[in-house]
Amino acid sequence: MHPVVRKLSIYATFSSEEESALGLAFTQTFEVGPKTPVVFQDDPPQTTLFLLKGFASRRKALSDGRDQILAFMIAGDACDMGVALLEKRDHGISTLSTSAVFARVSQDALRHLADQYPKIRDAFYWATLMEESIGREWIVNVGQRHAAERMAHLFCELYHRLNAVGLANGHNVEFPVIQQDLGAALGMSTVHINRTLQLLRDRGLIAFGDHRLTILDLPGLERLAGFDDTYLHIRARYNAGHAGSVLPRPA
Amino acid sequence: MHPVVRKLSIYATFSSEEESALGLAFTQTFEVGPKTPVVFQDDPPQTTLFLLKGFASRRKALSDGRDQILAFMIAGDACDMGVALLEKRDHGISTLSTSAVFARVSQDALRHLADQYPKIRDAFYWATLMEESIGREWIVNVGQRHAAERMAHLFCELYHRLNAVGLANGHNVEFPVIQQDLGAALGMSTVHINRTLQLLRDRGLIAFGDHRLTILDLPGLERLAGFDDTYLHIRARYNAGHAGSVLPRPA
DNA sequence: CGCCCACTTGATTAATATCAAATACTGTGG
DNA sequence: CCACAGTATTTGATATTAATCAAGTGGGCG
Repeated sequence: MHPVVRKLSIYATFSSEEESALGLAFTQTFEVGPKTPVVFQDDPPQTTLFLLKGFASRRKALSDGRDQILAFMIAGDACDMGVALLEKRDHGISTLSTSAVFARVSQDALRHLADQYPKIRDAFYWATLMEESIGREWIVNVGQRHAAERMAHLFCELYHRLNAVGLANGHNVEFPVIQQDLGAALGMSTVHINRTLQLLRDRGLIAFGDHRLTILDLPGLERLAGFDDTYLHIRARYNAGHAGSVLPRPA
Repeated sequence: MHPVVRKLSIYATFSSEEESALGLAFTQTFEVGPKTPVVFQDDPPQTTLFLLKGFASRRKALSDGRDQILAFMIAGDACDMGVALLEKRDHGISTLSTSAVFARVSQDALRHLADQYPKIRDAFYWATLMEESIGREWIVNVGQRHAAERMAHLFCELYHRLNAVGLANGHNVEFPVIQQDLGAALGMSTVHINRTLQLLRDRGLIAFGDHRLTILDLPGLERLAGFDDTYLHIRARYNAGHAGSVLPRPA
């Protein structure tokens, strides 16, 4: 199944017509090497990127070199839904330590999809809501949780997200993130990341390395993190009688 | 001018017809006392709240009592645009130490507004993009900046947002936030908030207290915070030939 | 007056950053 | 296949930041 369909299927069940319409929209693809910023400046703002394969990070750099990862993106995620309305990008997107494949979709194609298939429109909207919700949880994470909880929480999130789109191989997931990236995501120094990783490993909760993450004790990890998957809205499901988007759409 | 119109006018200039249509939508109002959670459970999900007067906070509590403020809302802000599509709320909204006035708007009224006035639809969408952008900056704030920078950055943000909707009285703004709230917003203990406040005061950057914040040295505060107002998108402006929302809308 | 709440202060402790160096690991050219 | 360069990881020692604990001040108000 196409990664975008698989992702949106968390929310809604699509007809084969809808599925193929979605699949057709994501034909113009390109690959980006490891640790490479995905450049936007040249792109017309009428274009939106979707990540089809691999991983990417949304990030914001401060002028003095510090930088913060704002989100990890996995296959099926949209990269910049919405930014087109704003005149200036306020953050960037880069691949992690492996290469990734993106699709470029024109504004027109998206609009066409949404006009023809309200369910798809709602699914896109659901996806942005989910992303916002994850962002809120990240604020809680860096604001309130200490090192081990924070890292455990990130791992739980990633595992559940990947699992929801069928990218978890048992409790083992691809996760091409180096310790420096973890630091940038969790707001911790690399040294402290290293020591916290050891703590989680010593407790038999995870194995991490070689671009992979293995959850050895999911309940234990979730307990440590205080993890509650409500915010991922993975169980939200479209149904015919649903109230629909708040951002109003035509009847 | 109606607070919602004033807020959306940052983005677009409205005709008097559009203005009155907006004004008419926000007639069902109610007041909420200080430090009160704005209860949603009873509300049908077809309803959306707008903050018309005063301040509010979006917040998420952990089971052990820690809680994190995710955003401050000011007059004109929408409270839960979008949450209706999800089956479960993942956070709450409360007033701060003063009371606030909200308007309840039905899903139908919003849809009607947007159908009839595409500019209003885009403006709503712009507002949610702005909110997301602010959320991203909060992640950077708690993740990367240390105490004084972090607090200074929050004050800069609030000042610019309030100023943009005409709620800054010179460099003096209403800000009914007690030190405990600052701690919950910035992820710091109350004691440390107190000491950091003293530092900013001693440097002659701000005055804070009695539900008000005065910026005594804006350039100095912005320099300390490393503040760059791009992310507020306060200068984004609608114009006829604009590409429009990425979330597709009817032609 | 006396209580509650916010704020303030001081002392101590805990968490995390920083600095510096050593040890793996990876891919490359010879 | 090896040597090497460049990264990534690990470790130890120390410094700094912020949390915690505990106690006091001060104002508003029944």
